[in-house]
Amino acid sequence: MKNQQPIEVITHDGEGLLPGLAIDAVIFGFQQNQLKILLLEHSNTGLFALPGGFIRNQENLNDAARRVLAQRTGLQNIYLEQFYVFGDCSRHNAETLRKIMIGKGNIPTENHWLLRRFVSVGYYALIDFEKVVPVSDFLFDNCNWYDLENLPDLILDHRDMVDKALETLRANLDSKLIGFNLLPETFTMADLQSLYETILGEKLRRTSFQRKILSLEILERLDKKWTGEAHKAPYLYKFIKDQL
Amino acid sequence: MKNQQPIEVITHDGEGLLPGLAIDAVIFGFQQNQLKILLLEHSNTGLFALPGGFIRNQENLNDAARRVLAQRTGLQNIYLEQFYVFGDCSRHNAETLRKIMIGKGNIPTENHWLLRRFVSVGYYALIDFEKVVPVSDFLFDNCNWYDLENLPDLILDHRDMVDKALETLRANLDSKLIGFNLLPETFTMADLQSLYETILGEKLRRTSFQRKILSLEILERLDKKWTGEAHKAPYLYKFIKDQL
DNA sequence: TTATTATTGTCTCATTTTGTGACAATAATA
DNA sequence: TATTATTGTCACAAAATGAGACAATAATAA
Repeated sequence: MKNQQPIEVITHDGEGLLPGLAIDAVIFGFQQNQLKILLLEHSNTGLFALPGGFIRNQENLNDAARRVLAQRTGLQNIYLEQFYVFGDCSRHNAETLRKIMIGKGNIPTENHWLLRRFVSVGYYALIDFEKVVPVSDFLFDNCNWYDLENLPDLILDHRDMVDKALETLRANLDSKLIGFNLLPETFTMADLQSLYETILGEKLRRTSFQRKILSLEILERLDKKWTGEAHKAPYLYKFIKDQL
Repeated sequence: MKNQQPIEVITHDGEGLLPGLAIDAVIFGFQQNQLKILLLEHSNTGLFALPGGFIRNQENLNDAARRVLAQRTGLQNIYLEQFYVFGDCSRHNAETLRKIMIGKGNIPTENHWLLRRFVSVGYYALIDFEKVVPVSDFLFDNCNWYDLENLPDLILDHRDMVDKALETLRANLDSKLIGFNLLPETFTMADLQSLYETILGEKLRRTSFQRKILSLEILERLDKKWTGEAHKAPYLYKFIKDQL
């Protein structure tokens, strides 16, 4: 865990923050051929939610998203992008927020600012799983990785957020070449293919995939990877960043 | 002009609206092989802006965008999509807003709600140019079409919004087959090709384009179009909507 | 009427890209 | 030293795309 920053405790009355506007982040990781996302389990409630936060009065929206991301992952300079704004009235559910606050030991007033309607800007982030130790906070909210294929029920419209984020990731995978953000510095062609297959939800042909990726000329071939397994050792590759 | 709705005059103090959150719309039309967008010229200021509005307390965000669109075009059931949220602090410029309000005959108080920072959700719309008569409002703001290639200076970050909307339109043109929304009910293959060329900013090969579009099997061929010109008459086509 | 001109719809063939399998080159194990 | 599993690359087939040819018009000019 690097650059950990203190997690704010919400005890104020919303002053210093933009009212009615929030950020929620779908943070993707990839491990053992599975997509994972970071979820927060709010203390004493059993309620699962996406990591989120609010925007400070003097803060750029995108910076606020980076701040939320850094709080939960300890990482800076992460691939992060808006994907949708969730603004239906039906996403407003004061009761859920009340439970969460009570779980943290706060008794909200009837008209507490957190219980009002929020519009939330959805961001998705792609990170190297190995670099992150999820950061839980003072109030013992648990922040952990969950298999995308096996998520618990999420509060409000957070499940819609996850689905829409994945849809956006799929649509952008080829055109923006963002998949590499989910892998370590070096990886084998098989790693990359497995990542693509998992995100796209379909099998790809090994030779075509290899030919296509290599033809993009965005990879640098490094040494071979000695796995100790009984077959030819694959090359390791590195993404050439300055191609973007 | 159909279904015209009254344009609201902003005389209230922001009550009934979500604070700090706005909508701006990049409304595209296509005429004479040129992309056009709808701009508002605020009365007595010479300031040009994208049509925009605010979200009511009990209104879905996307519905608010539809309402703004209907106000300016008189049209319902239009292709409309979010493309980005503009949330930098630097987009805040009280002086510009003050000028606009003064132009309408209002002297804003020092701390008027309209002079505060706003985060704005950008939407882009694609409409059939021929169906629209832009709606100017009570205060004589002029709403008119402008050539995308020849826009006047726009207030705040509205020029960035236009650029980003066009970028999104380009990226979605092939994958979402949305171009047809910019054409009338019936059109020739040359019309469609011209539209694609204008949006993408590059010439396309006639025969390849025709082959590709026809192979999608999303067009119904109708009668020929008798233009009175000295050459073979082209077929008219209609988009088969239920393909999407 | 007949040639001329411009544009359209379609076809053909060349070129490029992609699908599919073959195969030699390993790296460990039996 | 043979066996097994996987890798990197090649070869060929199939599909998609580029590029031009050409006949079929719809008006106009001769």
